[in-house]
Amino acid sequence: MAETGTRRLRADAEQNTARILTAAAEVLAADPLASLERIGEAAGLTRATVHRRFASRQALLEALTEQLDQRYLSALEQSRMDTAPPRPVFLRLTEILFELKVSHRFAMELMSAKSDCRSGLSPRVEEGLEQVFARLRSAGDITATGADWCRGVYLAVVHEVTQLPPDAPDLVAAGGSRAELVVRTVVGALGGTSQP
Amino acid sequence: MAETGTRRLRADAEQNTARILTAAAEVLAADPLASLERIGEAAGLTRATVHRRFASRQALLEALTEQLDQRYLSALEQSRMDTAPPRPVFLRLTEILFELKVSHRFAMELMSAKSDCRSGLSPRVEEGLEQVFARLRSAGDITATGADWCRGVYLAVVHEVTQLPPDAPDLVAAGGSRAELVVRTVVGALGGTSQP
DNA sequence: TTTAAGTGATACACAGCTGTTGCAGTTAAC
DNA sequence: GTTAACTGCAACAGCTGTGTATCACTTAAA
Repeated sequence: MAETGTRRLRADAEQNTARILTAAAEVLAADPLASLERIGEAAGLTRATVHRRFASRQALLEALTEQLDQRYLSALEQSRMDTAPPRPVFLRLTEILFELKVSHRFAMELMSAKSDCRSGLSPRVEEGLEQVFARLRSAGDITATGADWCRGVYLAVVHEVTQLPPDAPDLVAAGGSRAELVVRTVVGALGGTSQP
Repeated sequence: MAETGTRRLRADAEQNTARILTAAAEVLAADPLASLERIGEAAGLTRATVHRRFASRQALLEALTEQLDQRYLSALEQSRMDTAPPRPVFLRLTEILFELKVSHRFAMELMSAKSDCRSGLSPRVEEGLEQVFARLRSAGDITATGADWCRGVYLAVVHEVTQLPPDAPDLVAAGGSRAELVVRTVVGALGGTSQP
């Protein structure tokens, strides 16, 4: 949403918008209230440049959530929900999320006020997640029925697992795989058995 | 921590500090960045008065967390961990938390930066929680071993359940008891069975 | 190589929150 | 009933972050 009406951006400018988005994701994940100054610094640019690429802080946040949304969607597509059995799909989806190093929490915290849907995710992503849980339920992996509830528990567990140090005993017990720990925990939490 | 070195406060002043703390808990739960102006307004007082009772925003937050800590501790004591079997203890503890209408999340978010322990809770409360989970583990209710992991999942689930509307299907399925849903979910998440 | 686009640096206005002070009016405490 | 404490109101200074504008310099693009 940076600039889509006027002319084409110069190559370096476009590269800088990407830099800013990357830096913003990183910095805001650590501190959701970080100033544009710090974000620009992390991107190796000046605050003025940040303002040139994004009209306002608001605009930057929107672009960031849009990018996040795209990644969620791509993860949902890559996990091939329609063909594979649900639990491996769920695991694969979670693995992709961790590979993308997506830190969602800052979005949840800040976007909830102005976003129309309360999760901070786009309706399409919510819908995709809902399908995953619906398939898990059909397969008997979980018993929980509420879409909001399933999604909320899932995101919360992802967040907790992200906080975990690499040598945490429960993480080691899951073979060192954060995604595996997430799946076990969420499936258990939502009324299934933690054994596959 | 309001004023403990000088003289005794006048009755109305002391009452106002309590009002401020109550209002702060309520307002900050909804918006962790709310200004002292709004907090004072919610307490029916002026911002100046807020500053008279608490030297700084920092001091107010500290007093608030201390109060929160006291309530956690009292809940831990009331749940009689030593005598009763662990799962009812866990349920009772959670019930007390909900009765107290404690909204912990804002503390987690804001205190983590300056607090020495990463959970934002005092060491004594952390220790008490750890004991609860240790007893649950001994009784075979859960299999998870990490104290941080158990506590993190517990607080996250409590937060999620708090967000749930009263008519959420999964809440109804738990008999309408938020505490019951928390216990089922946490026990399941941490490697136990959701059936008592 | 020429040109237009982009950046860095700097300065400025503006808004919101914090913390402090002074004063007049009210209220608890003795 | 008197006194000391407390509050409301208002004003002030200070800080931080945002958003805008200008100018000289650098760089991609034709």
